[in-house]
Amino acid sequence: MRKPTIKDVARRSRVSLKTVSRVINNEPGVLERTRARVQRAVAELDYQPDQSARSLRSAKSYALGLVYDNPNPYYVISLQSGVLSVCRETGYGLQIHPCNSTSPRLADELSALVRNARLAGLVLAPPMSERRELIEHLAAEKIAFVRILSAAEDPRDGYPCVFVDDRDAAYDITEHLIQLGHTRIGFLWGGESHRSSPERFKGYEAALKDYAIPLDKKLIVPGDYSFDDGFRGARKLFALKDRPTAIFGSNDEIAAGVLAAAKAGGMDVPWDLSIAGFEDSPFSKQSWPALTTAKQATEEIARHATLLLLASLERSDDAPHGNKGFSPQLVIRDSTARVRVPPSGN
Amino acid sequence: MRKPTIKDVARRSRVSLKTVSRVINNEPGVLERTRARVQRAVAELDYQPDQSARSLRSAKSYALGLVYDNPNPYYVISLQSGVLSVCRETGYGLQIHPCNSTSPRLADELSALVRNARLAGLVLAPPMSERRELIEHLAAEKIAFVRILSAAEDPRDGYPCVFVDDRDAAYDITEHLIQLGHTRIGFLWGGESHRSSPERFKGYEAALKDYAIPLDKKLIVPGDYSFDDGFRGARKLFALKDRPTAIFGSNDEIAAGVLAAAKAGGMDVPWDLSIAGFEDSPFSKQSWPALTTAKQATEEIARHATLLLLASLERSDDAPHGNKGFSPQLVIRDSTARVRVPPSGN
DNA sequence: ATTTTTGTTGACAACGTTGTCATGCATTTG
DNA sequence: CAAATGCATGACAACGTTGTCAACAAAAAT
Repeated sequence: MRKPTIKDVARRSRVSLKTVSRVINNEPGVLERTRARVQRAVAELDYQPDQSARSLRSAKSYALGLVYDNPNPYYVISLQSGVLSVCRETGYGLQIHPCNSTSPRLADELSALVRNARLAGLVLAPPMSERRELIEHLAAEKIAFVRILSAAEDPRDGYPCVFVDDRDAAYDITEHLIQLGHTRIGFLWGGESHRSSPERFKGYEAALKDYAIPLDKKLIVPGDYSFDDGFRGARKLFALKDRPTAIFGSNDEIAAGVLAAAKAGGMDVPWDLSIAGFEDSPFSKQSWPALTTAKQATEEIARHATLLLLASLERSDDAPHGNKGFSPQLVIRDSTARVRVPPSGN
Repeated sequence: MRKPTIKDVARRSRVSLKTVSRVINNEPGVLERTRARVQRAVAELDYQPDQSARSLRSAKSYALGLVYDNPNPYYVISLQSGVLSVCRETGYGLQIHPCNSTSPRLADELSALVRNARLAGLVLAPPMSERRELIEHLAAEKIAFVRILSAAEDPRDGYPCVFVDDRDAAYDITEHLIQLGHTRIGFLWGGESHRSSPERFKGYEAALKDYAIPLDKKLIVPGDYSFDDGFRGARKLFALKDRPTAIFGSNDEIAAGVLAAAKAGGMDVPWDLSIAGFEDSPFSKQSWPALTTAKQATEEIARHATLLLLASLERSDDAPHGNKGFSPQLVIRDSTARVRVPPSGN
């Protein structure tokens, strides 16, 4: 009982190989009667076309690659499940490819991957999606891709992308804190290597400016998107003479670190300190108190990106269509509250 | 500048196609001189064999499938990275396949997946690895697989597996609580669908028995491996007349729920209540206080399982070799402490 | 009635690789 | 010295599919 081939289907439905091929590829020019007969045979034999043979012959392929370099499991899983959901619907396979975004050989690694595993295209998550020379290398090799990137607007650079307006959302978070009466708001940076990091900072900066709150450099701490940097950064801020009454961590993990530092320092959140994160990871719901944050619809974003990639695969005109922007939404939970001691000025 | 093929290599090194094939597959019976000449040509052309053609012709394949149904991103990511690390070393690709373990059509779905994407074999994570009829279906279809399962010892059922002794580790955790003076220890179950759940319960049960502590059914709450069930279960226990002084959640997520419930109820952990989890997810380090738990070396386990699968692929004798057991290790952090009010008896 | 067009189908080669078997040469054996 | 063996290599077919092009019938245009 070996695997049925197109030959078996052809024999059973009394047509040629080619006609079967036409039916399973939904090509036009087959009589409805014939099509139905073939489809019945396909169903009866439980025939499934062989991907290797298919892609060998047609030089097309039926697998996508998902390229990321992100230590955050929640983010990665959401990414995967968004891409996968589209793959399931369209019959594509998915190869995941975590990698090191700082590797100088990344461009070669990716083109080897695509050629070698015959991938139809790549979904590039940040920060790979932000490396200009990588993008151009891929484009030069005629490798199809779509980018997910952090930007306030469509870069209009001719390559397809889905962009997420982190700046806007960071503005909302900062504004939320300001409206609670906070004026000394600490900001903990994410990594240098992700463009989302400066974007979020810009949002923070802009909100302060709009509310005429002077930017105090001592309240701004560099660091990475990690719990430990959140912890350390918070400690640094706590040691200040004039402590912040609120801290905005560039992502939930940083915020979790701040939360831990606050508790270690005997503070009562949110009364002694308001804390906000970014991302809406499950962690933010499950910490105590639950974190105010910005909800990124990562799965939805990944879905859209994948759809976009597939669309660009179909049509060979290379003008990108359907680039789309997303805006994370403010989610107010229990880690932010009205400032307790209003600034002496009021 | 199209992709070089085996033909180009053959032409360049002045040998036949077949000899090149022999070289790239490391087959014996090629003169060292010839081999070197071919290898030089391969390097010069940057030739990479085409996987589609390879697997089409040889019916072998160069991709594995990872099958799981687990809502826990930390676990899944560790699993993936363990399997991937072996794939990288051996040149295999990886297709991930999250699925619904309760689907009745799962067996068909998996065999279709394997045939369709020409997978060389499957790594089955719990709970798929525990479904007897699924295992037998796959074996009957001659699909290679390896199981990761929760069991105290090698099942010796003729199919390859890596087993994790959850019972033993749960014993250790319970013992740790007992040695801190706790005698009323709540137990929150994980899901019905994972065998790890009863295994962990057995460990709890056995430790109580060994220390002659009567098992109080009111302290045992059913539920799933989720934060919400941890939260609800804890509330239920708190409502008891004779409250537990410690709670053992079947995984870290449950324990996180307990922690949240304790804080919501104004308790001070660990002084008012000791809490232990299971898994050593990053969450357990980052919560406040950090959770006492059992560290599962998931990545290492996945690595070993993959290696085992690959080994069983090489040799066709079907006696499984190298089945291996792992034992999670107790990790004591800050969420467990000596009981404050010793039982009246002492 | 004949030619052209349109629509449906099939024969055949090709994709890049590996398995089978044959070839030729050098070495050992009787 | 002839025959048998071993070793390195190559010719060729095959894997399952799709692209190209030709064949044919029916319908439409002349």
